[in-house]
Amino acid sequence: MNRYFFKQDAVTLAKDLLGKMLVRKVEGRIINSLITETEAYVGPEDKGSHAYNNKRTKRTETMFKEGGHAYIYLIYGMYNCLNIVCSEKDKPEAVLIRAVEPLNEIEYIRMNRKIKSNKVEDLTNGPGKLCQALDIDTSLDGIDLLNNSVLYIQDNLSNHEIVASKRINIDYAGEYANKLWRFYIKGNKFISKK
DNA sequence: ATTGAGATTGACT
DNA sequence: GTCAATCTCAATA
Repeated sequence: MNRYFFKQDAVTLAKDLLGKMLVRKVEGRIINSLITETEAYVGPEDKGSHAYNNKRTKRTETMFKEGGHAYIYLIYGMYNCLNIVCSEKDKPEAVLIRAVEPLNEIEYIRMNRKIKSNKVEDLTNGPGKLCQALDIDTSLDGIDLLNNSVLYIQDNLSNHEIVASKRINIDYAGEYANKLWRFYIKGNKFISKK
């Protein structure tokens, strides 16, 4: 992918990222997965966003980077979430990756996840789950997806229908809690919630 | 210095 | 359906 792709607005990019390949290299392995579910956080006016009102903190500073960087943060003290920063520098927009469909290295992923369920979709159908599965944590926060070899996005041909729905777990966001800014691939098993 | 809550998850009743 | 786990950081004092 090129820089222009990531400089789109968050809602457009959230839809365009569906079906794209997320590549993670770790411990000599190359793990390929398809992005199946995303959420858009659109900017300073979005009460659901960490950067609401242009709030700049040590954590949110990454959201103000130019499109194409990774914004990774720790939530609830135990899970990491992966976002793709988009738009221009100093415009805090990002797309949260909520679910992926792993294509290889399933046993490595299963080992990382340490869960009882043997349903393959339980391995990566949630933002915290996929970070644990792919060994993604805050040490990768702020990296440029266009200029490193351990985490990046590859173009991929995909025929799919997109479903739009309300974002998850942002009840505090007032009228922004009802925006249809969550997108997923219709019919895919790797979805966090129906 | 202390407190509170979070873009979640898995285990449990 | 309920709920605790666990930690960073912002808001308050």
